[in-house]
Formats: sequence, structure tokens, C-alpha cells
Amino acid sequence: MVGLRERKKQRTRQALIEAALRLFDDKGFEETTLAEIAARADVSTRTFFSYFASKEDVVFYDTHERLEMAVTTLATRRPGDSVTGVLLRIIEQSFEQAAAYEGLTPEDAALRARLILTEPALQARALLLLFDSQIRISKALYEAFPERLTQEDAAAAVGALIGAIKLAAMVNLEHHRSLEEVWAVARRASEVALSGLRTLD
Amino acid sequence: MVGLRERKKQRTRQALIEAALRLFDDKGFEETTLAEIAARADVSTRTFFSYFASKEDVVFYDTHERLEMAVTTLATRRPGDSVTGVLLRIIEQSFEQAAAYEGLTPEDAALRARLILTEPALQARALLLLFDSQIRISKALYEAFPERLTQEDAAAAVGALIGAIKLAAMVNLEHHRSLEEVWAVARRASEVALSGLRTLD
DNA sequence: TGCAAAATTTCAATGGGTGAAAACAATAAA
DNA sequence: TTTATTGTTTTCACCCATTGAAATTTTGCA
Repeated sequence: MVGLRERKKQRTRQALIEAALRLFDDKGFEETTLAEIAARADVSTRTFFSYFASKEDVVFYDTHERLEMAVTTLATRRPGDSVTGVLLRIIEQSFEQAAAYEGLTPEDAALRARLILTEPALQARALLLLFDSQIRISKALYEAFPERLTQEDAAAAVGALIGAIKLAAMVNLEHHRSLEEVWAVARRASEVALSGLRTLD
Repeated sequence: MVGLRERKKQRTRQALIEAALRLFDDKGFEETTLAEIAARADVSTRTFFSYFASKEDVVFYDTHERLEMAVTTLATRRPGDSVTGVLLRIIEQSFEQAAAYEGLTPEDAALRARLILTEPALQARALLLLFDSQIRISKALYEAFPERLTQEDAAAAVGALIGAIKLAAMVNLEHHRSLEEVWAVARRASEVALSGLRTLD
């Protein structure tokens, strides 16, 4: 499992990620070419594509793991859990993960966030990944509460909660900047979704 | 305003849209080239780009108008309206518009829906457009109820409602197929968002 | 008709992405 | 340790979306 081969691949992967983020930061996403990234990571351009399917995907190197963690949380819910309880736990988890830089420096984590919010191509990819994640999560939620929910209600719940947080956070980002503020806004948005839009009337 | 020039441009635009949809249907989105679309519409490949910014964008030829209509609905709300009342009116309007094929045959409208749900590139574009729309709508909602809502609550409300409908409809589409069914699911999802996720516990 | 503005075409390039064969490197078997 | 095997990377030759600029054609109007 941990032969030279595997270790080398991990190193190459990491090198590609770091090279890409560094270059995106320096020259901008559109402006850096795959050739430059590959050169900086000391591999051929073609090799890039055996690690990532597209230029955008380097930026989302860890989304898969994150999703798996969320799904696992759902699968291992405790008997007494409520639907909203489990959903909120997932939200908390995701925020913690976002704060805890895994594998990269905190600066790179911030840089990545800025890139995703800034570059249309990355925003589009992020939205697609988030959408697919929501579908998987809603299915896992349904499987965790098959007696209490329909598939559609599970989907509506996940969509409403994540939709509320996503939009509130985005609108807020245009005004303020601190991580704590985003946190607070996300909590408030969760509350709106949990207690229903009618509470706003 | 309605000179030869304008009419000709409209015809070219329409020709491009129809050529593209026809070809996407016949050979698939990835498989048809811009050159083929342009040839079928009797213009040069370069000209395509003075009508649409990308291959994906032909498919979304009318999203701008739709958004404007939604925003207008919000701007012209009547004094007695509630937040949820206005939001629901927008949802209804959008569904009616989707059913009423504007400018194209109903078959093409269905084809377009299938394409968007099927092709990853189109899904991504759709999600990005929807996201931007939600931001604009949430701002318009805030401006319609400046005394009752904060910007963040407006965003949370729009995100929750549209998020719930979007995900519920998508999950449902994998099972059933009729337009009426999707309608029913959307209504139910709205209800979940309006009355809050806690009602599911 | 004849000119200025707008739209279209042609041409040349850039860069992301892919398939296939050749060259290399790691591992396991003998 | 040599060898056969298998996985990885490189090279090479493409395709196609997209863009800028210059040349050309169309249309609107004086």
C-alpha cells in the first residue's frame, strides 16, 4: 500500500496543487496555463490530466473526502437523533473542516476560498460539485430516516438548509469579510430555514 | 427600432438557437461543433460569438428576460403583500413561463430541459445562472421589504425556497417523468421551506 | 447614388483537453 | 540479480472553443 509508487504519486499530486494555487494567486486563474503549472511541478503537461480532470479541478482537490465524511455522519446517526439535529451536525462539521486547513497552509486555504468566489469558472464548478453533494446527502438523509421522510422531503430539507446558508453567506461576503461574521450569518440562515420562511412575514 | 438590421439580427439569432438545439438533439452537445451550428445557421463560426458568449449560452437564450420579469414582479409588489406571498408568486410565474414555450416549439422546450439536466457543462451553466439570479432576486426582495427584512434574511429566504424546490425536483426527476408530478413536488418543497424544517422532526 | 456605421467574414493564434504509442520506472517472480 | 510484468510518464499529433485584428460586405441615411 505504501510503496515508492504510491508515495511518489502523492508527492506529484501535492506538487501540482501547490504549483497551481501559487500560480493562480500570482497571475490569476485564466492567465496561468496548464503548461506553466506542469512545468512548476516538474511533470509533463499530459501528466496533469492523469491527476485532475480539468484545470478547475485542482482547486477542489479535497471535496470528495469532505462529502464522504458528511455521508458517513449521516449513515452513523444515533437512534435518538432528529432530522434537523443530524443536518446541523453536518453543517458544523463542514465549517470546522473549512477552518482546519488540511494539507495546505492556512494562507492557501484562504487563497482558495477567494479564488472560488472570484473566478466564474471556479464558481460554476463549485456550484456543480455542491449540487451533486446535496443530492448524495439528501439520499443519505432519506436512508437515515426512511420511516419519517420521503425522498422528496429529504431533498427539500437539504436544499432549503444549504440553499439558505449558501445565499446568505454570498450576499454577506459582498459586504463584510471576517470568518466569524460569515459564521454568524450562516447560523442565522440555518435558523430561518429551520423555523420556516413564514416566520419572516 | 425595427429596421431591417434589427429584424435580420433577430432572425440570425433564432436560426442559431434552432440550429444548435437541433444538432444537440441529433448528435449530443459535446459532439456538435460550433462550426456545424454556424454552418446550419448560414453564418461564419466567428459570428456565433457576436450572438452568444459560449456554446453553452445558446441553450439559455431567454434566461435574462425571465429574471427581469421576476425582479419586476418584486419591484411592483402591492402594499398588502407578505414576503412569502411575493415569493410564491414568483415561483408560480416561473413555472407558467416554463410551460408556455416562448419563441420555440414545445418539443424544443422539452428538449432543452432534457439537455440541461443531462449535460454536465449545461448543468454547471444553469446552476451558475440560477445562483446569480437568486442573488439579484434576494436583493430585489430586500428592497421590496426594507423595513421587514435584513439583506441576509432576504437571501436566506430566497436560497431556502429555491434550494428546496431545485433539489426536490431534481431527485424526483430521477424517478418520475411527468410535468404535473414535478409541479406537485415543487409545491410540496415550497411548503417544507415555508413552514420550516423543524416540521419534519 | 455615395458615405459612415454596423455586422460579417477571414485569418491567425492560443490554450484546454484527448488518444495512442513509445520510453521508463517499480515490483514481484524466478 | 536478472527478468518479466505492470503502472506511470512522456511525446506527439490532433480537435475544438474562443479571441483579436484586419479586410469586406451590408444597411441606414443624407
